[in-house]
Amino acid sequence: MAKKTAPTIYDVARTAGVSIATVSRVLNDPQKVNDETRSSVFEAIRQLGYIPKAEARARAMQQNRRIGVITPYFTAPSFVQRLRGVASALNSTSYELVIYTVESTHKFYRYLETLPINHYLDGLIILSLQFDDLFAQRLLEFGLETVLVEYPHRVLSSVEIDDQAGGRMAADYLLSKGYQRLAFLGDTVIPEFGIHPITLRLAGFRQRLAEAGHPLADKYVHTVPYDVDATRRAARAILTRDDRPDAIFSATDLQAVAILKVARELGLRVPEDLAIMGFDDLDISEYVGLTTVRQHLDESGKIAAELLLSRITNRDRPVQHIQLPLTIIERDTA
Amino acid sequence: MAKKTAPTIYDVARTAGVSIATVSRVLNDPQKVNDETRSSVFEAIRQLGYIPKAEARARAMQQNRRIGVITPYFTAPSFVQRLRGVASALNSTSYELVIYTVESTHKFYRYLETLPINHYLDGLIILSLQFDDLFAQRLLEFGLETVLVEYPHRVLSSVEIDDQAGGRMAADYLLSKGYQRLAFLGDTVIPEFGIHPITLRLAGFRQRLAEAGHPLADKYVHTVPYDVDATRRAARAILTRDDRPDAIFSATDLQAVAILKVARELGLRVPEDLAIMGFDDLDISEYVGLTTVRQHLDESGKIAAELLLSRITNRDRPVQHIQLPLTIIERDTA
DNA sequence: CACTTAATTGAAAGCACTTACATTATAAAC
DNA sequence: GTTTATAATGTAAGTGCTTTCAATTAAGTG
Repeated sequence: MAKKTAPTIYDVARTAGVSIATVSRVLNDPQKVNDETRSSVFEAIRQLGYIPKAEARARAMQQNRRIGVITPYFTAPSFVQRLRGVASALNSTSYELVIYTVESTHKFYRYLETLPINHYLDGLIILSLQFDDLFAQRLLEFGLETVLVEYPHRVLSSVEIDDQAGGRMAADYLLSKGYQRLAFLGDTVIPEFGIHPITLRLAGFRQRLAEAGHPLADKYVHTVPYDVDATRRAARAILTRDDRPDAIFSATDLQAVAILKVARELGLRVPEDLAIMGFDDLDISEYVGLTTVRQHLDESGKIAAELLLSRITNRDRPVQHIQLPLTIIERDTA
Repeated sequence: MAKKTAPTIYDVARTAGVSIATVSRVLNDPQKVNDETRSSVFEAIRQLGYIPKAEARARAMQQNRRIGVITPYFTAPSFVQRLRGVASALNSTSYELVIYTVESTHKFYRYLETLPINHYLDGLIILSLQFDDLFAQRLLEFGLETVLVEYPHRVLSSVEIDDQAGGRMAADYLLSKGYQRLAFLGDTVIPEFGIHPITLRLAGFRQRLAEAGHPLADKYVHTVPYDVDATRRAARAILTRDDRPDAIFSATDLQAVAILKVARELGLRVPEDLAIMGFDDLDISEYVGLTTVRQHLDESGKIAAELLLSRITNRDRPVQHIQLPLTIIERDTA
């Protein structure tokens, strides 16, 4: 009762009548100790008001068992699916997942500055954000293992896809199905911090069409803001023109779904009157039967996490740049 | 360039040609050591980029505040939207977001046991998971501020909705639109750890129909597993019967979308031949134009986080049970 | 009933430092 | 020149915790 100093794990062990090892186990992996013992330890902890000392713990722990993910403010399903992949890879391990959402360059840079120094992450995954060389250098210097997704950098490991190839695949597919008047729809917003793969998808699409002797007419290239309403309005405009396209490649599944809805409202048969093709293969896409270019988002997150873990446990694994394959998923809309 | 391991005080001692005690003294009480020695130690420190690791970690842990979210293995969009709400509330603060995904009771209980004691977290949000009274007690005892979402408990704050009322609202709405043969579709899986609001939604739906003199026939109540294929197969079976319903209330938007697709494939006009109504109001629902009962998922996460923060900063705020309103969102399918 | 196998547990060896104590060298005092 | 403070440093014993490993016991298994 008259204890001046804060109770330690030893005190807990003594009053519970077990060894400190057991107390430690109760604190970190309760299932490893017998029910009875556990509850008596809990009782002792409660009785003494024991609080483990962070510093000692940090010292004894070789690792932090925490990995962080920096992601643009996650509103888009594609980020969510990537995160899901990361979470699933971490699930079988004892790593915690810390999420840093970024909604401004300022905040992103602040993370990039402090995280490597803080030393309380074992690894970092950065989703779809691009940054200065300087920061890459810093991450390296301070030894914070990092894996990039969707934005490659020489000195850091990354998981990416070939957006341009994806555009080409879409073109090939639509051409092979015999469509004549192909259109493209993508979003405009290039956030100050994010990256914009849409441009690349368009480039690939355009290139292949040109090669096939079906150059993409400028009037068939549409860029509109990402939101539902804008997309719908644009779709309506496109689809009510006299020379409306007979196939639309949307740089994003979400927008493709919006287009699909408008097409239905206009009484167009899909894919007979209008083919619609997306990019990503989100969860929804399966539900609505969208034909799309799959980039396997879940997988990208999972692989990024696995790559990271392997580098953490084995520091001299080489930096890798993994290129994920794209697949055409043929469903009902094209 | 890349360090194998972070340098320790031993490394510094070795390269400076002194004992670790001296290095420690330089760090803690510099005037106790000779000028020359001191500067050579400093030199070694700079050269190795030495950072007292454990201490740094402990310090960082102390000043970085973090709140944790325990969520069932997040595959369902509804959890994601809730998380998004939490993240957005935390965004303006300096709190970090740590995510604990749960895919077994075992793991869940482990979190519940250790988190309150370890003092890593400043606050905890538990999404759609139910647990023993004992754990609630423990959370309380150890002073880990907690907010529950979708599973109320007397002693802990919570954010919830009235699922039964939601079922009633759906019934009222469909009846008011003049539909006659109403059906219900929900999922079966009651995971060992999760909770199952679907049952309540059905209860409310059934109750109101009975009250209105249109009792829900058993043959119109369908429970099928959550996945697309099973839902589709069920929908196809239901919609090809002679006495097919003219309206379906799906306990979940995701399943509603699947039903919608099947209806279209069968050439049914929606909502003329078949009305479809969902529950949740996911992002997708807007894209496909689904009429639904909105429970404002993002908002629930946001409110939970705000509630938590207010309790953290002001411990004597009372425990609150916030009931979120439900709204019918009328779109195109009913 | 002997023989694996699995579940519990404690002893003890770290972890990265701090600090009391001992040792050595140096300079001042006699 | 011996003695004695004094400063500078190293040795080694903690610090509070985690984790490996081996010992003990319980529970099947044929």
